Amino acid sequence: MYVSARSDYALRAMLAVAAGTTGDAATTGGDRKPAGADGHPPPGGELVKAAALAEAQEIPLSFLQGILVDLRRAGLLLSHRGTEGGYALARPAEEITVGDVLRAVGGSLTTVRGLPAERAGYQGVATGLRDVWLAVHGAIALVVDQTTLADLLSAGQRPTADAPLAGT
Amino acid sequence: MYVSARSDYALRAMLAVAAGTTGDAATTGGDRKPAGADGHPPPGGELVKAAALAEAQEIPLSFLQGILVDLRRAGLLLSHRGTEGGYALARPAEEITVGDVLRAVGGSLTTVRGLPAERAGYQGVATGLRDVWLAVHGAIALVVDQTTLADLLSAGQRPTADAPLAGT
DNA sequence: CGCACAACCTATCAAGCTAGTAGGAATAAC
DNA sequence: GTTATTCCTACTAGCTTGATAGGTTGTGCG
Repeated sequence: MYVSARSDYALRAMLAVAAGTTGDAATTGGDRKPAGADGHPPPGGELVKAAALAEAQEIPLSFLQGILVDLRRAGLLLSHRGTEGGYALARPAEEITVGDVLRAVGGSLTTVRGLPAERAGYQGVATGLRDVWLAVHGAIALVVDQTTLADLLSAGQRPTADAPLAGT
Repeated sequence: MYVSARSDYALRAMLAVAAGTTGDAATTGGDRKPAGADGHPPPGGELVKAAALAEAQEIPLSFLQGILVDLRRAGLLLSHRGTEGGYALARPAEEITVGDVLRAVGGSLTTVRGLPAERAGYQGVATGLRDVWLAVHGAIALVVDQTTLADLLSAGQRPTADAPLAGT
């Protein structure tokens, strides 16, 4: 039961993009974005630069760039190049779940020895193990597929009251 | 969400030890163990050799030996050297859970970037992530701490009917 | 057009897990 | 006591993941 650094970074980056900017800009108004008076606002919202994400969440910038490419190819992020470029959510934060992000960077949600949990191929006395992994997979999916980025953002503002705990 | 080969092998080895011998010896009676008429039966049951475990579950023998050392140090296995040596369960199969085995070889049950889920140290907009990992941890613990080796052995004989599914 | 900026891509390096090999230490049988 | 068998403990190669550096392509502005 191991969550890779890639998955953790991807979720933190997505949350930072959803929040807009540096990370604790909830109170500090500051300057928003120039947004060029030309007339092409980004479809998903405001554009956040990769360097800002790396600094806000303390993620190695070059490693983060590879993760952002995966998120864009999965259809979760929109990117824009150039001087005022950056990243924005492809969908509202209410419609992006934690499971979407995990699957975008990790392939399958749960893997056993590198393979998806469904195809394990046990034999002899270990036949029952497959059901255990499937049960674990279901329990994890129940949590991550029902938690959206918007949920996490609102939970972060409050003093951590209603954690989406399933059993204990 | 990644189950390492070490954890998978450890569970399969424990199941093979619990079953007694090669793996599908439920029907084939064959020769049991000589057990030397000297008068010291193994406390946990019958002794199974590491080579038999490796062949029955197709685990690299040398890699398996390192796993068996961990299981012995964790107090889950008893070992005996010599001509008729081998491994046996330190407790009945009904009192050993899947979680016990996973913790013996993997340290903590769930880790995020190598650290236990409890101490993650998020900041800014990612504060809510900690609750997600704790919820996942709880969901996994609910499954693996309530499934014993005896449950898996009896489930393997039946045609896979009552999987211990928690939610879906 | 030329310059600066930022996303994008490819190659390179370090670290941990997986896997295999060789030798030492303990136990039972002869 | 000798020998065979087995557990036990290093040490040594691939391989995947984490992390890094440099170069390329697209964009806005003067």
